[in-house]
Amino acid sequence: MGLRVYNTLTRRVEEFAPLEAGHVRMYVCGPNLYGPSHVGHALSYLVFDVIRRYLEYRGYRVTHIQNFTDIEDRIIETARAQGTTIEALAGRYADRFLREMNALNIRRADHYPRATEAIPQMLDIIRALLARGFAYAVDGDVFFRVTAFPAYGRLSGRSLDEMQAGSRVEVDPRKEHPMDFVLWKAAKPGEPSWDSPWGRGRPGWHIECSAMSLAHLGNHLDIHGGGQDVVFPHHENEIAQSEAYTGAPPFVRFWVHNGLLRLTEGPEKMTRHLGNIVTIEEALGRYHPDAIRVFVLSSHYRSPATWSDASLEAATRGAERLRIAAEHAEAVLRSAAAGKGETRRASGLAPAADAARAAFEGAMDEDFNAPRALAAVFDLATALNKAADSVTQSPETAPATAELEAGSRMLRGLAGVLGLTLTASMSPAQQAALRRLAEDLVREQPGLFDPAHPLVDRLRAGGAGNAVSGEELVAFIADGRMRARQRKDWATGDAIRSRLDSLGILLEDTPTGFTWRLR
RNA sequence: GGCGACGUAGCCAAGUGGCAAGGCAGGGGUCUGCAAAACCCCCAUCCGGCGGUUCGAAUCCGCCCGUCGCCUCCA
Repeated sequence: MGLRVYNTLTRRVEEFAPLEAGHVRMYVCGPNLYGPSHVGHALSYLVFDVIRRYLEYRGYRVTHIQNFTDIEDRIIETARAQGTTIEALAGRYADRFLREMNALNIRRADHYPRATEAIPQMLDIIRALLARGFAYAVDGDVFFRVTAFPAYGRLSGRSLDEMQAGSRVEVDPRKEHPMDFVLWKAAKPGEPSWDSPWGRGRPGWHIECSAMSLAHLGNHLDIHGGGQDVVFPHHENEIAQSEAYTGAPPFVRFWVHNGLLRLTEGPEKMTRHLGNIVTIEEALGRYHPDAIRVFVLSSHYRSPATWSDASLEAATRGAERLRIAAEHAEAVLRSAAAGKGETRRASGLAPAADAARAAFEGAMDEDFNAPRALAAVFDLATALNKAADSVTQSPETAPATAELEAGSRMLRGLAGVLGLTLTASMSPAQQAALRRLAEDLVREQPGLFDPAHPLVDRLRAGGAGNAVSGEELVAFIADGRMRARQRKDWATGDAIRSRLDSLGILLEDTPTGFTWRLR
């Protein structure tokens, strides 16, 4: 059974196969660089990141192109309002965008072409469209003639007649048809502009994506993605321009659109225009990237989702559960107990891991059903926890070491296809606070620590600096705490645990010692 | 007004006509000095409402109620 993908163009789930065997050409609408991106954008990029990761998991080579819109009305307005240039403004937000993509563990596209670097290709397309009667020039503006393109409206499922009836904006009287759209805009005084056969001007709103996708991916893309809100007019216009230009339909074989995100407060979709946004920066300040991802993957990519603290907190707990399962199994593997598992009979973990992989692939094959795939990962986490527990608690059903290892690898592997890191890292602030705590403890309760430990003197002198890792510090402190607990000095032990907890470090006692993790 | 989605447990949410995944929260238990985590058990005779088709419907059809998207820049 192969991969099936919903195609907006046909409104059906279809068998997926790229035009060129083994190679998927994918273009995803990127950011307009006039301001910060919000979590609605993040949702879209996360969705296509997972699609890309799964395609690669299935063995496809993926060429992933994402555009940067760096010339557009609001960029001009914003740059003017801030007293800067469009280059500086767009550059600043492009850098920020890439940093945020990294933080969200979204893999880099192969290339991020910028609109202003594709002006020559745009001019080529516009010239060709004029020559073939698909466009007309008026006073330095160039319009696309929708009546010359019979398939216009097919993607969004509307006819030109319907669209005229519903038209709510005043129509430029120079247009032949109300739905004709601008390919090239004559320059206004003080605006950035480029030379063209029709005078100085700048590109219209839709031409950049046609120019850049055709330039980087050729005349036929396998997948073109974006939010459902850009189906019309943006993608409809892209089809018209591109196919009229190449004369070789289809421009795109699979149109893939994600559902939109809204905020709990006020039911409308999140959009920079309405101002009801949570920026990616704010989201990352509050939630772990894995939590944001679990939230996004918890509902199907074509359904609308609602951003709420309750949902994000639930996702945080879910992401933690997966991370703990992986870390727990790995801790057991590192401990002495696992070594004895070599010859034990099969525990049921291996079949559970196989079942999880099969369920995962079955789900993702069916139009990237990530919620179901995620459910398979959760089931595997449960099986893995059970197996890891049995190593110390009921050895008669414990898995062999190799089996436990394969199980935890499978968990990380499948989670990784969804882009989950299953890691938590200590922030520099946490690390500094941890060092202060260690210094305080060495001074307050020297008896807790082994005087021979190399850290003791350095901490007492306050000179441990940054050379000591957070992991070493936690191990050092936890070791001191263990000494107190061995003396049944529960009060001291609990106090240290609670001080670590307030730094976001959770100590957990186990029959064989302790484990710790970041909250 | 036109076109298109969606309404499933306290919350989020999957569900391809054949006895309702998963996560969070909650209750009980095991483990434990305590805590945490983990594990086990429980938690929708029911899928917005009313009809219809069918041996059988959350899944198909009709009507109604409600919510949202697009029709304008928008992931």
